[in-house]
Parts: sequence; C-alpha cells; structure tokens
Amino acid sequence: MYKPELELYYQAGTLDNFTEKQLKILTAAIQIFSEKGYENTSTKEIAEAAGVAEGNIFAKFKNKRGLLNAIIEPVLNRVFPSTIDSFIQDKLSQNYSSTTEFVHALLIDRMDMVKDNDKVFKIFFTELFYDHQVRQNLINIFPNIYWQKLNTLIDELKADHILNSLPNSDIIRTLWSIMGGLVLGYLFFNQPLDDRTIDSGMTALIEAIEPKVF
Amino acid sequence: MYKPELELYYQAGTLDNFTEKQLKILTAAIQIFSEKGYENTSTKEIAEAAGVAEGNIFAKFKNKRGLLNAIIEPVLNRVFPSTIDSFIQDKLSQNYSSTTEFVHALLIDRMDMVKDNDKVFKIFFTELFYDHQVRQNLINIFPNIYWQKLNTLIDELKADHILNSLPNSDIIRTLWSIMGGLVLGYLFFNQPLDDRTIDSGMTALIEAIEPKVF
Amino acid sequence: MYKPELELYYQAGTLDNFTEKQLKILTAAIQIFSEKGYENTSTKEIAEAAGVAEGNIFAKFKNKRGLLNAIIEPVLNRVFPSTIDSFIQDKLSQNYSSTTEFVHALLIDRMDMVKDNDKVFKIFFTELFYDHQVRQNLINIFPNIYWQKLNTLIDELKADHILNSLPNSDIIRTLWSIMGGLVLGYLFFNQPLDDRTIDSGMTALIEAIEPKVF
Amino acid sequence: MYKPELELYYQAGTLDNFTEKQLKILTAAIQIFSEKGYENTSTKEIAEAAGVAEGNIFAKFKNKRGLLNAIIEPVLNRVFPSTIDSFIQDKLSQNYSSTTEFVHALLIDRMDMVKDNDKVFKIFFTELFYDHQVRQNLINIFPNIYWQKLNTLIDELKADHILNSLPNSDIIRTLWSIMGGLVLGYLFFNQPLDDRTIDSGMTALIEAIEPKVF
DNA sequence: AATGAATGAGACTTCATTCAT
DNA sequence: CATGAATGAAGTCTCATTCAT
Repeated sequence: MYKPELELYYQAGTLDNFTEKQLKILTAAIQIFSEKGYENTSTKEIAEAAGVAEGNIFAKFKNKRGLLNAIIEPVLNRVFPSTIDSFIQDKLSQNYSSTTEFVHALLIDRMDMVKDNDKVFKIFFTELFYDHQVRQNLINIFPNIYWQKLNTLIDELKADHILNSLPNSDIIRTLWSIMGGLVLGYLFFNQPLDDRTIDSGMTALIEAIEPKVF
Repeated sequence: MYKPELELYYQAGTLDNFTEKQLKILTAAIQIFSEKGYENTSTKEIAEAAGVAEGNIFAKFKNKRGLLNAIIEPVLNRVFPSTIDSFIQDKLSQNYSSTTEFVHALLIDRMDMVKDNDKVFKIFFTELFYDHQVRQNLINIFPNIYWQKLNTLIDELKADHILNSLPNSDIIRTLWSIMGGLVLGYLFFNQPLDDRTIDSGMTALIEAIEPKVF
Repeated sequence: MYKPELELYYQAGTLDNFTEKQLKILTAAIQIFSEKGYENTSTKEIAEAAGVAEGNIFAKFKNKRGLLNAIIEPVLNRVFPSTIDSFIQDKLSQNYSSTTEFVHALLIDRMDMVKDNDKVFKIFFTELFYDHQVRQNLINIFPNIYWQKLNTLIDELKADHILNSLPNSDIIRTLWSIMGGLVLGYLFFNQPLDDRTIDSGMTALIEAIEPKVF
Repeated sequence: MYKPELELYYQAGTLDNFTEKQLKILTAAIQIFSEKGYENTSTKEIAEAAGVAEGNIFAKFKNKRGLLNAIIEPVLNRVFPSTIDSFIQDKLSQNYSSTTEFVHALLIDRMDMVKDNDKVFKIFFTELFYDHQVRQNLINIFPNIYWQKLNTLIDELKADHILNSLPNSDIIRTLWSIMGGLVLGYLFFNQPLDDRTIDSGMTALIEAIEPKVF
C-alpha cells in the first residue's frame, strides 16, 4: 500500500500504529481538507470518501481537530525542526566555498519535500494563516536556543564573507520571504516549482544576501 | 464618527449608503473576523458586539458571506487595481533615475495602507489562503491586458537598465515575495513594519532585481 | 394559560421571561422527565411533545442540563429556603401550646406543595439520588448560620418541654425521615398523601420527639 | 481474592460461575456505577478500569443493562426476601419480651449488610428512584401471601401489646421511613450509621409504634 | 475465552436565515 | 427599518454492540 501523500510520516514509522481504515481516513482527510478547507469539510464527508464508518474517525483521532492535528503535526514536529537542525549542524560543519553553494544545499531538498506532500503543506499553510494557535505552535518550535545558534551561525558566515552585513533579522526575513514566495506560489497559485524557478529564486536570494565585491 | 478601520471604504464614499447600525456591524465584523476567523464567528456574536439585532445583518448584507465580501471587496476592487494602475500609469509616466527611487515610490504608501487597515488585510489574506474562490477573484482582477501592459513596462525598465535581465515572471515573483514577506510578517507574526524594516526589504529587493554594474 | 405544574414558579413571577413556546418546552420536559428520567429523555422527544423546534430548547435553556436545572432550581432556591425560613422565623415567634400544633403547622402546607407539583418533585428527588452535584447544591442551601439558628430553636423548644431530650441531630433526622417517607411513598410508590395519612405520620413523629410525661 | 463489595453474592455461592475477568468487571462496575451513575458510565470505561477487553462485558452479561441487573438482583432476590423471611418466620417463632427487643433484632444486622455493601446499595437505591421497572421489580418481590402473613404477624404483635393500635400500613410506613432515613442518610449524605445512631433511630421507632402504658 | 477495531444509530448542539410584529 | 423568537438542517461526537481474528 503506497501512500505518496504520507511521505512525511513514513520516515518516522509513525504509521505503524494505524490500521488500514485509519490510513484511509487520513488520506481522505488530506485530500478533502486541501480542496475545501478544514471548516468546510464534514466528518461524514471524510468517512464516506474513506469508505469507513464515521465513528472510526473519533476512535483514532479523538475529534475532528485531532484529525487535522495528525496531518499538521508532522510538518511542525518533523519538517521544521529537521530543517533547522540540518541548517545549523550539518551545514555549519561544512566549508562553503560560496553563498551559492550554501543556499543551494538549503533549498533544494526542502522544495522536493513540499512537492511530494503538496496537499499536506497546503493544509498546513492554510491553517497557519487561519489559526492563531497553529502560529503559536510554529513559534514554539523555535526555542531561544535555536535563535542564538542561528545568530551565531549567521555571524560566522558574515565573518567568512559568505553573507553581507545586513542585520540578521533582515537576512532571515529575506530568506523565508523568497522561499515562502516560491512555496505559496506553487501551492496556491499554480506557479511552477521546477529546478529553473528554484534556481531563479536562489539567484534573487543570493543577490540580496551575499556581500558585494568591489 | 471616525472609523480608522474603514479607511479603504471612505476614499470611495462607499460608506454613504450605510446606516449607523450597519457601520457598527461592519466594524464589529472586521474586529471579530480578524480575531477568530470567518468560520469561527457567528452572526449572533457580531450582532451582539455591534449592539444591534441579528436581523440587521441580513437586511443589508443578504447573508453572512455577503458581510465577508463587503469587507474583502474593497481590497480586491480598490487596493489591487489602484496599485496596478499607479504602477503602470503614474509611475510609468515618471522618469526614474534609479531602481531605488522606483521601488521606493511603489512600496511606501502601500505599506501605510496595510498598517491603517491591518484587520481588514488580515481577513483578506486569511481568506485568500482559505478560499479558492477568493484566489480566483484576485486572479480575475488582473485581466490579460494588465499583464501585457506590465510586461511592456518591465521590458522598458530593462531597456533603461533599471531592471536586470531576469525573466519577467521571476522579477514579479521576487517583488511580491519580498513585499508579501513584509506584510504577512507584520499581520501574522508581530514583526515590525516600520520605515527601517521597509527600507531593508527594499534594499534586498533592489539587490535582487537591479542590474549588476561592472 | 393555566399551568398547574408550574405553581412553584408562579409565586416569583419568574415565568414572565418565558415565551409561550418556552413554557410548552418546560411543561413537556417536566412531564417526560418525571416519566422516563432525565437521561432517558432526548431533546428531540421534548421538542416534539412541546410542538416546537428542537433549537428552541437551547435558545432559552442553553443546553439539556440547563432545562433540568430550570426545573430543579425552584425546588432548591424557593421551596427549601422558604421552608427553613418559616420554620425558624415564623414558627419561632409563635407560642406553641403543644408539640402537635408545632408539627402540624410545619407539615401540612409543605405536603400540599408536593401534591401540586408532584412531577417536579419526582424529578428533583430522582436527581437528588442520581447526581452528586444536586446533593451538594442542596447542602449548600443550608449555610452554617441556618444550622446554628436551627439548633438554637430546638434547644428552646426543649426548654419549653415541647421536644424531648434527644440529640438535636437525631430529632432532625427523625423529622425528615418521617416527612421523607410520606413524600417518597407518595411520589414513587403510589401511596396516599391524604390528610389521614399525614396525620398518622404526624402522630408517629410526635410520639418520637415529644417529651414523655409521667 | 477477597471481595468485600461482593459479600451479597458470596453467601449464595453465585460467584462460582464467574471467571477472574468477569469478577473484575463486576467490581469495576460497582465502583464506577456508584460514583457516576449507570447512565453516565460507558462500557469502555468499565472495561478499562477492570483491565479487560470491552467484549468480555457482553460475553457474560449480554448487554450493559445485564451488568446493572447482575449488581441489583442480589439486593432484590436475596436481601429483601431474606429480611422478610426472617421477619416473618424466625422472629415470629421467638417470644419477644418487649418491642425493643423485637425491633433491635430486626435492624442491627440489616444495617451491617448495608455498610458492608454500601456501593451496591447506593446503586440499588439510585436505580430504585430512577427506574420505574426496578420499583416494579421490588414490588413484585412481595407477593400477596407475604402481605397477608405480615398483617397476621402485626395483628398478633398488637394482641401481645408489643405494637400499638395504629393501622398496619402506618406501622409499616413508619418502620421503613425510619430505617430508610438511616440508610439513605448514610449512603447519600455522609451521615453516620454507627451503633449509637442506629440505637437512636430504634428509640424513635419504638416510641412511634409501641403501645402507650398508663 | 478474549480481543478491540469497526459500526452506525442517535444524541446534543450550533447557527444562518426567516418573518411576524 | 428594526427586532429577536423561531426554525430545522447539518454538524460533531458518543457509545452499546458485533464479530473477525
């Protein structure tokens, strides 16, 4: 049973605790939530799409919100932390010859993850803007220690002439603005997220954050 | 009766058709929708906050969705078109001495509008990501003729060495990515939208889209 | 519109805040709750019996429990306090020539109230034994000050040789045991609560709590 | 495996037909039913408290109601009949020298049974007031033949000057009123059921039903 | 005997909308 | 215009019960 929309879970083996029917519920919910939004989807609709009795949803996910959380949580608890971790730990240990290489290493595989799980990410971003609690959860993912490490890293990259001298907060905002523009354009406005487009975004990003050479 | 949150409407004199009670409804709806989201707000709640009977909402706005549209429409029908128009017509008529001046003229007053109507814009963006129809409406705001004019403009700016040689679509995406990053950061993540921050965004944008001089 | 089952409320004019349909709901709920019990009655059933849309129940009574409380509360907040008050204040001010007269004055009109509102009292006692919270509410009706006054009263009656020398707590328990036996027998076991039966209960009570003369 | 809450069953050896798991279910059900009431307890909750699978409940007790009946039945089929029997047969065969002795013999061991099985009795009385069917079952326990024998007995006690000349029905009601007051006070209102309290109840009862001596 | 996933009827409740006053 | 009582469809959720394993 291949579940392309569940890539995010597979890595952790989380789905081992799910029965066949519960997986069908999850898959159906991802499909319909991404199409019509959480609030506009009824649990009856999900159950019918999954070919399952409605009660099953509540047996496994406690309530409708629990089903949404089961979809969103992997993005929060796996995607963001692993991105940050690899950003801070892995990348830091390497000697980047250029800003290009650094940014490239950062972007490419994240974008693949978005494309492989587009429905899940669409749900995530929709809720991110809709629900204050989800935003708070996202913020809580990044404790102070992360920000300190991130700042330290950026300072080092500045010292190595890989980043320019803009305030760190501006560098960070530019980074996620460009990335966010690519991702949201792809998810919500049918814009391409192919290699050329990503490269173009990378170029723009690099121009914006690399030091000027004279 | 000053209604700072209704700046967008005032300009057009649209509010002349509203009674005192209907304005109270509109103001209350903007407040609560921006706090809790459209789906999580009941018409009864709005009526109570406005201090009017529930029936009034339906007398003026036909249904709950009509109330939301009354809030969102000005953003679609006034903000975006006027931005595009001034972008194409006004700005075009001027002779920009530099990319900086061009971008500066474009950004500053739009950001003020966002700050003066932050609740309305929060509702707009929330719905933009939540509702496919709102996205479609936004897309429909820009008919082909606009895109043609925009492309012509960009081509001219390229010829004038005010923009670099990236594909037009990349330039446009970078532009709204940086702007969107500022706006969404302000509306949803408590980030500043002061002059310094806007300047920093402008600088990044300029670096990304201005030609490199050798 | 005569509502024999709502005597308890009438006295306070509480029902002025109820619409015709809400009174029908209340009446229907009293009828069905007393027949089948709160838990075994659905709100749909009540609405149908009242000839009203189900939503009406929740508009006035907030939820199903609120409907039960609207029935039970008058018993707690009106019947018991007024009984205690008249017991302590009114009766105390009189000079009883005998225990008989004292007890008689206490019992008779309370029993009439039970007979006039038998369904309400049946619901009340059912819930009293079913729901710990209702028991707690009943207990809270009697603050310490009441017990002090009651003890003082009983002590005085003892000094006047109207009550015997049993511990006050035993006198009180005997009193409500005999009264409770009459009431519960009537409400739950089809036993008579006519004057002769009440007189007989009074006689037993008097024998138990009056002083022995030698 | 000592089960103090199952005293009622032991005597009859009824529990021999129960497996370990079924006894756990019964014990858990008694505990939770007495705390929260039958209607507010789910079979899942019972199964979890008993540490068994939910299906076990239905394998042995057929349905949820069957589980309640298994708890209530011994009270109906053992406690009441044995009380009546001993009242009519055993006590009758003795020559009571006084009313006191008679009543004492009747009350003491019944109260011990209540204290040893308080949770079961709490469930029983709760259901007695909640469920018309349980009341009917209780009434059916006493066939006409019992009432005839009981009346004969009371008449004889009257002739022996052990009971006064009140109507038999009044004597019976006073008897179970006083007893019921003690038991319900203990089970539902945290009142003591120690020897002194029982003695006090007995005294009151005797005063009420014994003949007056001149 | 034992398990617990699965069922689905039915419960309570919300809420946009209508309409008589 | 204004009111808010009334509606009833539709929603979420619970839970006793079944049954394949």
